[in-house]
Amino acid sequence: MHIGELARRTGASTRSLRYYEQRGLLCARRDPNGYRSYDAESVETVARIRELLATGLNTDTIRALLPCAQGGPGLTPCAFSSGVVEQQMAQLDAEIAQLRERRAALGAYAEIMRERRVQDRALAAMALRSA
Amino acid sequence: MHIGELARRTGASTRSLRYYEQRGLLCARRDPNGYRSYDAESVETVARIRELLATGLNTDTIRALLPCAQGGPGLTPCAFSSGVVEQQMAQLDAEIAQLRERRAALGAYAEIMRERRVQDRALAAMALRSA
DNA sequence: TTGCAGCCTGACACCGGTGTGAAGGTCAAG
DNA sequence: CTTGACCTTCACACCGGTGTCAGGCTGCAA
Repeated sequence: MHIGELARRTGASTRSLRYYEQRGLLCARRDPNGYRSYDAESVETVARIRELLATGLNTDTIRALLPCAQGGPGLTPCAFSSGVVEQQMAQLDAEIAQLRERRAALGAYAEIMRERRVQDRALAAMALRSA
Repeated sequence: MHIGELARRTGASTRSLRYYEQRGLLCARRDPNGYRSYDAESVETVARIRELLATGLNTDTIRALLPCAQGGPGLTPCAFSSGVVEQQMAQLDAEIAQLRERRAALGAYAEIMRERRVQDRALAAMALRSA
């Protein structure tokens, strides 16, 4: 299977597939003409790479994780990889907390603006009455 | 006040202050020698810019928001700016939801790995016993 | 006059996955 | 042989606030 077909089967662009190879996530044999040649398992591997990318892991982390996560639905586990995953989960928790803080800070701004608007309306009404 | 002193007073780097100016968030008069010259209000303005940056707003949004948010502790509100803020809050909500999804997906991976590990241990124990 | 601190502009680097384009080789079908 | 699809590598662009460096001007003090 050449790169175009793998792209079609996985939904990844050829650009992405070459990038995965460059980052050491995916390997390909080469035909005598230099074309990349993939076996059927590669479809599975790419699917797994993209799952992990979608969770926010970067390619470095996935490279460490992939030897354990490969092998289709039966993940071969190792203590190291689960540590990586749990570390990433902790980081996601931290990011979520940070976003919540930002949201709260913005909420305070919105609240202040709402109050000001009410006060302004009241002031405007008073001005009208006194005029 | 020159840029160095403003930097000292606000905690922003001179690089950042020049960047804020370049993005239209902060304006400075120029001394005859070309040096930027700031008035006392700029300290307040920079503080406000950095508050908003810290909430995750980008400089484009802040530029739209700043004319309303300026003026010290009394924010001058306008319907437009509150719309911007609420839009940003909605986006933060969406990002939080997305991070939660990622976390859940990773959690599923971690769970699979934990189960496999238990099974592996059981298999190893059986192998030991039969040997 | 020398030295140093402070200012100026302009530009590259970062991160990280992907889009895009150039310039060129390969191969099968007409 | 030509056409067109498909492949190769190399490289720039994106986002966005900031660090940092280069090369040069200003201004104050010794």
